[in-house]
Amino acid sequence: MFSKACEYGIKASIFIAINSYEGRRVSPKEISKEIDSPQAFTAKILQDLVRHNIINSVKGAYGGFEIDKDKIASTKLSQIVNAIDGDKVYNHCGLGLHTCDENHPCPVHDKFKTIRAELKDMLENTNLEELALDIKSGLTFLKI
Amino acid sequence: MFSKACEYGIKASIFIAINSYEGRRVSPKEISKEIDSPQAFTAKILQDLVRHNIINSVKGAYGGFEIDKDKIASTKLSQIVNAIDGDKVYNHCGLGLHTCDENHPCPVHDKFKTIRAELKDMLENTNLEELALDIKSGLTFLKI
DNA sequence: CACAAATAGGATAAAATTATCCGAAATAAA
DNA sequence: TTTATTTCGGATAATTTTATCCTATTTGTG
Ligand code: FES
Ligand code: FES
Repeated sequence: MFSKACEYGIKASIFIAINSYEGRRVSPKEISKEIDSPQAFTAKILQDLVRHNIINSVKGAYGGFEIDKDKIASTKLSQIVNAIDGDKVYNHCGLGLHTCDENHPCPVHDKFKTIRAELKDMLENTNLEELALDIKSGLTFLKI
Repeated sequence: MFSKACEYGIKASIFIAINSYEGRRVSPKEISKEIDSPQAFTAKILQDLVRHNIINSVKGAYGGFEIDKDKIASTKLSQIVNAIDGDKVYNHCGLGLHTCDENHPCPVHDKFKTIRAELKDMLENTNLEELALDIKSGLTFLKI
């Protein structure tokens, strides 16, 4: 469904959010340990998220990655997915036709678009805050 | 969502179904032309579908690929997807945890499983016959 | 039987994704 | 200002997916 890069990006963002609530910046090393991902690869993805203005980075001693506290609740899953995987999850034809077009539909278009729309809806209506809170309260997990 | 191989496999199966209704066998060359896919790669996928008993192949002169007419309506999309991409569409955790487990859920588990279940349901309740009929009546298309 | 027409299957190649490594640049503290 | 720490960014490598090519095998027909 999502690329590995996107999976790592989502999990990293959640972990950063949790720590930002406590005013703590985190490093790629901590993050990759906590979400069980390759460190250098994760660092690349973090750079990408910084460029897309989803997280902040602070260089130098006592630096690390963080998210503005008041931005956590308004950051949608869709923004992260879009930053890393682009818009293909939303727009790509299920059978790979060049464009998903209502006037030139592939055989699964009608059935597929419903599911794709629900996925889109889900991603656009899920924010980092709720995901972070569930982790904090031990309801959900970031690894294994 | 699906791999290229799976997309090709689905489109090829539909095209084979259409022709099987007319008692015509088709070659990888015809198929790849009709679904706009690389010929040799498509041939590999066809072999895979044969091994999974989804289509039949007949070697030698006047040979080609076909599907038993009375099997078309009972062949589900899920069988094709399962043959080529395996069961990951149904079982894989949205964030890549080793197993999708109700007792050890990832942050998006609850929201994700609903969508995944609908996808599964869609694939299990869509058969080759309906897809082939829509193509025949010009309602849907296999390429561009 | 010999030949032509097809699929089967192994060996490679190309491209995309995932992953690693290392030096440069920035920054805070001593 | 020097040093330690940390992100940034380019180069490279490994793996997986996608794609091609060539030969073997099967099978119907003359
Ligand atoms: S045309 Fe294929 S999903 Fe819309
Ligand atoms: S645990 Fe991630 S989707 Fe179920």
